[in-house]
Parts: sequence; structure tokens; C-alpha cells
Amino acid sequence: MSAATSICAVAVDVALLTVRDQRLHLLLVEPDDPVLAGLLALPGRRVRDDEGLDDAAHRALGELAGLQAPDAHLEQLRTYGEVSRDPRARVVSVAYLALTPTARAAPTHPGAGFLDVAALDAPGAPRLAYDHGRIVPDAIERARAKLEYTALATAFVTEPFTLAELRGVYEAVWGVALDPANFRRKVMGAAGFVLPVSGTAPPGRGGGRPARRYRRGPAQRLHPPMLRPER
Amino acid sequence: MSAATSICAVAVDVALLTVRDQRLHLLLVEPDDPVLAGLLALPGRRVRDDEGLDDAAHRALGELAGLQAPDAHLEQLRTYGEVSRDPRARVVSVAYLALTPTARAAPTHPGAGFLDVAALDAPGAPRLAYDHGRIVPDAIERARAKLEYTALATAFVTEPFTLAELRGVYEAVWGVALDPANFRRKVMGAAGFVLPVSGTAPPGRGGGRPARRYRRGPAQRLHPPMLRPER
DNA sequence: TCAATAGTGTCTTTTAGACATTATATG
DNA sequence: CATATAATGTCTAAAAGACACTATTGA
Repeated sequence: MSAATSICAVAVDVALLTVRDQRLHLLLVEPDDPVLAGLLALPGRRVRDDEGLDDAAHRALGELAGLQAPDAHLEQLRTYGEVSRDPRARVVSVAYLALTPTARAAPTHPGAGFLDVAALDAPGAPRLAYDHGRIVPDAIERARAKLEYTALATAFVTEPFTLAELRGVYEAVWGVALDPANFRRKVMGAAGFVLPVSGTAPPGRGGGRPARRYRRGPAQRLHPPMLRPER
Repeated sequence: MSAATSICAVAVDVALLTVRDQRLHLLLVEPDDPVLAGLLALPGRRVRDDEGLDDAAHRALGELAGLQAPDAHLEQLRTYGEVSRDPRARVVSVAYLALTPTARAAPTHPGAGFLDVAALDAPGAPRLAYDHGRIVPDAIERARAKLEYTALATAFVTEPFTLAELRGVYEAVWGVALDPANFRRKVMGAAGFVLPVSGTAPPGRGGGRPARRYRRGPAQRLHPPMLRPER
């Protein structure tokens, strides 16, 4: 096998999403390369010969954002392999979608931070390095779609959680308001989505009835699904 | 960067599905490597430095199965990168899901052929090389799931097609029987799924009313989705 | 007390599934 | 004619959405 006919670089890029202040946020970092100054990028690393792809994704989060999230939900998004997606060399990148609850998502590295995804479409949005401007919309749409037919929303909250918190996830990711009563009935009607635990969560400053607490159920897929409004 | 810290092989493996005789079939080939004699494998090739991933997938179909399917539906499934998934070397494989209508799927190479996917779970099933025994169930489940909420079923039929042919796709992929009347109403109710064209298809030998013909509509996602029975 | 939020009940509209009926072909 | 398949209509049960009502807290 000659060098001219085999690819010699595999990387991972991680699109980590979380919900902050009732809005969907994306983790971005400043690239190392001074050529890319002024741009932002997804945390990404070359994959080493002795590590798996998922391991490399976790390492990228730790090394570039100072984020230790061993229990974050991590799933492959797609592999981006256009010949000239990286102008310096042929690099095939395995993109990951990561989801974490807000409390566990606190980047410590300078240059790493969360950006409201709504700001990505607004004028004055930061430009993204490489082809990350294509990866990010794919990641957001994947998250939005999987909330419908999988139990993925629970990856955004810490256990135990209330149904209001879970509803807040759906509202932030989809960008819509949902009826609390109907949301409750749909969640409870999806077998194995959430399981009740003892105790209640105290109400906020304005008062209100204490909310029951739940933890993740065994279901991966939701039957019936939680369909987005406005078909 | 030293060779010890960078991966030096990217491959593609293609799981091509089609419907033959009202059943879902998978394309399999005999591996080149004599060490793997007696096993079957998905068609796969190393990715060359000067070709994209999709190009490599098409090339694998052509070179290993004699299958020219430039208009087949091709989408990434997942990238398999376990450190020792290939015992000879570290190879990261981008797995593809391909879907073709029966008429266009005629492998010409010896050793290449279609296998009823039901035979994969039966006793006496052929053993698959590498980790292809893990890729194949992922591919089948992806196809089954995407029939629910995307217009992917039309990738299995040639235009123009009848609703009975489209229903046959759902029945073969899901392995269930569907009510023709209700199926029709759901298909026609999903905006942009299929569009009528002029003319009719002649009935079979036993007679019957001629069926109207349709072509693919512009919709990628189905609203509302075609949910699988037996929730 | 009122305001706020959680949780339940109920009504209406929509949708899914079962299945009868009509239309148009073959033999 | 009988038989087969396409296409439409109808009925019922389930589900979705709107929203009223009750429960339990903070101020």
C-alpha cells in the first residue's frame, strides 16, 4: 500500500449541545492554528492508533474545553470526508453529537464557551473553521429529530428531574411552547420514558405546587413518539 | 506526527438492501483474502486519497459486485472504529446503507449475491467477516426506522410505481401485512410523498382493476409519519 | 388573601384501524 | 359469470389539542 492511495488522518469533531437559560447552546472553542484566528470551531482531535473513536471524542472535550463529561450522551453524527475539507491535508472527520445537562457542562479552558444556537443564524454570527458550519446544522437537526422518537431529552437533565424541566428541554430544543397538561400525558403515555422517584422538588420564588421527581426509564425509543407541533 | 499516533487506513463498507420476491435482501460478497474463505462480507474498499467517501462506496459496489448503481440511494450508516475490529491493521470503516429497486440490482461478479435477511437470523446462517455481523443489523434497523418518518421507501421502487408496489416495500422491510385502503390514505395524506402521473399499470394474470401510477414527491420527511403497527 | 406552578379532568377535533362497497380488469 | 385487485366510503375507537378545574406552595 503506497502513501499515495491511503488516507493518513482520521479526526473527531464534537458538537456538544446543552440547555442554558431555556435556550439551546453549542460548545465552541478557538482553534489552535494561528491561521484560523478569529474563527471558532468544534473541539476536535486526531484519533490515535491506540484509542477508539468514542475515546478520542471524550479526549477532545477534555483537552480543548476542559470538560470532563464521561457520562454525557455521545453518539456519532456523520463522517465528513470531502477531499479538500481541510486545506492542509486529507483529513476524514468523524463528527459526534454530545448532549449534557447544564450543571455538568462548565468549560474551564480559555477560549471555550457556549453560544446560543439562535445566534448562529443571526447577522454578525461567528464564522466557523473548516466545514464546521455544515456539521453544526446537522447536529442541531439530529437532536431536534431524535427528541421526537427517542428518550434522548433525558440526556439534557440531571436525575432526579421534574416534568417541567423535561418540558423545558423540548421547548428549548424545538423553540416552541408546549401545553404542560398535554405534555405530561404524552410523556406518561410513552412506556418506559420516565419512572417516578420519591420526593418532590421545591417550587420557585413565586410559589407553586411542588413537582414530583422522575428518573430515566429503560425505553430507548418512544412509543408513541412525541411529535413536534405544526405539521 | 509519527506513524504511531495516526491512523493510516480508512475504508468503506456498503450494506445494500433491495426487495426481491416480496422479501428484504442484502448484497454480500466473498472476501478476497483467502484467510477469510467460507465467510461472507459486505462489499468494502479502502478510500483513496483523491476520492470522497461516497465515491469510494460506489466504487466498492462496482468493483466487488459488478453493480453499477449511480442513482441508488446512498447514506452513511455509522463509522466503525474499534481498535482491533480488523486483526491485521487499524482500519476505520465508514459503513454505508444503500437502497436500490430490484430491477437495477443485478450483481454480475461471481461470489456476489443477495441473501434474504431473514436467513441471517436462522440457524445455518452464513458467518460474516470482520465486524460486519454488527453492521448488518444496524443497517436493517436503520432502513426499518427511516421508512416511518422519511420518504425512503420510494428508493426501493422504479418510477413510475403503483401504491401496491410501495406497500409491498413496507410489508417486505417491516415483515408485516398492511391494509391496502388505510395504507393508501396515509400515503396520500403525507404531503409531497408521491405525485400522480398519467396512465395506469396493467393488472396481473388473475385480473383486477388497473392501478394508477405515481412518482416520488419532493418531501424528504413524512408529515404525518407512517408508523409501524403494533406499538 | 393572591399569584404561581403542578397535576387532573373533560370536551372537541383529528386520526387510525377494521371493513364494507364500488370500479375495472382477466378468464 | 366468478374472481381478483384498485380505489372509495363509513363506522368506531383511540389519540391530540384546547382549556377548565383542583392541589399545593410562596409572598
